[in-house]
Parts: sequence; C-alpha cells; structure tokens
Amino acid sequence: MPELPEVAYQKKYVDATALHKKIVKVETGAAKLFQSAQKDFEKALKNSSFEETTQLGKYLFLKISSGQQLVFHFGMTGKMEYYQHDEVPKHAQLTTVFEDDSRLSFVCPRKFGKIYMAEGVEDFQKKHSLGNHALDVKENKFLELLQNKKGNIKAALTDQHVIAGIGNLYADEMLYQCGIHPKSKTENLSEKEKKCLFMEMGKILNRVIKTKTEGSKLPDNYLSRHRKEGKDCPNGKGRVEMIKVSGRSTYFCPDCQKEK
DNA sequence: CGATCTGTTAGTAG
DNA sequence: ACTACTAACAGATC
Repeated sequence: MPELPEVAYQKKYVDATALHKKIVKVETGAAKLFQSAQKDFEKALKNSSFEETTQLGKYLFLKISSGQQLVFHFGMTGKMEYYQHDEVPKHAQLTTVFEDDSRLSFVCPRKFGKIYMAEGVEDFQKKHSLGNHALDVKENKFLELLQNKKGNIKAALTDQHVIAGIGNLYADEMLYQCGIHPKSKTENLSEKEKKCLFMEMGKILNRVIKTKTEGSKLPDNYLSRHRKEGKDCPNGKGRVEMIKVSGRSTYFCPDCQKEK
C-alpha cells in the first residue's frame, strides 16, 4: 500500500476507526520490522491511546498520549486493519487491542515495512533527511529541487530525500502525462516540462486519493490503467513498453515520450 | 514452474 | 563528496 495516495487512505482509515481508544494490550510480530526493541513499543503503547495522525510522504505517524509518534512505513505490502473479532490477521506485525475489545493491526506479509518510535514528525524528517510531503511542495520549490539534480528524471522524482511520497507507479504516470521519457536527464528538461511535472504531481496524487476513498476508477487516459507491456497507449497509436530505469520496472509509451 | 510486484538500503565502483 | 548500478529482503499472484 505504499505511495503517498495509498498512505493517505490508510491515514483516513485510522482516523475513522482507531483514535482515542485506550490500548490495553500490544502484540508484536517479526522483529526485523521494529527499529528499536519490541519491549519499548509495548511499554510506550500500553495504557496510552492514539490521539492524531500525520502523513509525511510514504510514512504515517500516530501520535500517542505521551506526545511520542508511532511511525509506520508500509514497504510494498503493508496496510492497517481494524476489526472486532479476536482472530489476529495473518502477517500482523503490530496489534493494539483497545479497551472495547476492537483491534488495530499493522499487517505486512513481505516484511519490507518498518515501525519506528519518534519524538516528533519534524525530528523524524530531519533524522532521515526526508524531503517535504509532495502535496505541500510549492512550484518554486519544486523547480529549485530539480535544478541541481544529476541523472534521470525518474530517479529524481522517486528520491525521497528530494520530495517525499512519489513512488514507481505515479512517477511513471507523471512522466506519461507530460510526455517525458523516464530516462531523460533532469538537466535537459525545459522549464515548461518541469512545470508540467509539478502540475501533474498535484493532479495525479489528489486524483488517486479520491479514487481510493470513493472506490471509483482512474480516468481512461491514465497510464496506470494500461500498465502492461503491449497494451495500446490511451493517447493513440503507441504501445506501452517496459524498461528498467534505476533498477525499477518502468512503463511508458515510446510514441508519446521521447528521450532527451 | 518462473516472472513480476506500489520500496529501501548496503555494498561496490567510478 | 556525489552518482549509478546491483543484490537483498519475502510472500502472493499470475
């Protein structure tokens, strides 16, 4: 569940289900996800409650009564599950049992996720030198960030130290919508192209958040809906191709996106 | 069976 | 110091 829109959905989910309930019991799963001792998490969470949530890129913060922040990174397969029964879901890595006997689990089958305890959001951001939340970045700042980036544009867009929240899927979408080849050097992009990327970043992320919350579909002219080799490009004549860029599978239309 | 998947990070080499 | 590429992590799904 990993890029910014999916995490936004998880935030809404937690807000709607798990706030302000006293935690009476804590259960932990695979040790490798925990970035400090599991005992410390149990100690901090027990008899506390979740007060509010904050999102920064692909990270979700749950503030507990002490002011500390429980932080989740969803890896590739993490998600939150709230439920009333006492059968713990498969691959639950952290489960908090509330006073009313309902539960919230962080479920993560592939165990690529991470769980931290932080003193504050800004503190955490600094410590991990994360960029700002993609939807909070202003156009000027966006242009400035791309100004001195070497390498291909896709790597720059998905670099969490530059901007937090864009992953493989929506980077491809942004590049497709702007007709930019994913291997184009960032320094070769025109002002117009960079401004297009900025605009599409906001448009796409907000659009995806909306579809996740409403359960609706993305527009047909989105590449995400044709993300398979050989599929017809929604714009016309091209066919979708898959290449590796910075080690990641990258889908694009060679007809709409020419390399620079 | 093998290929693929929305992510990060350590290691290596330049 | 920065940049670029690779492997590794682990399970589900097609």
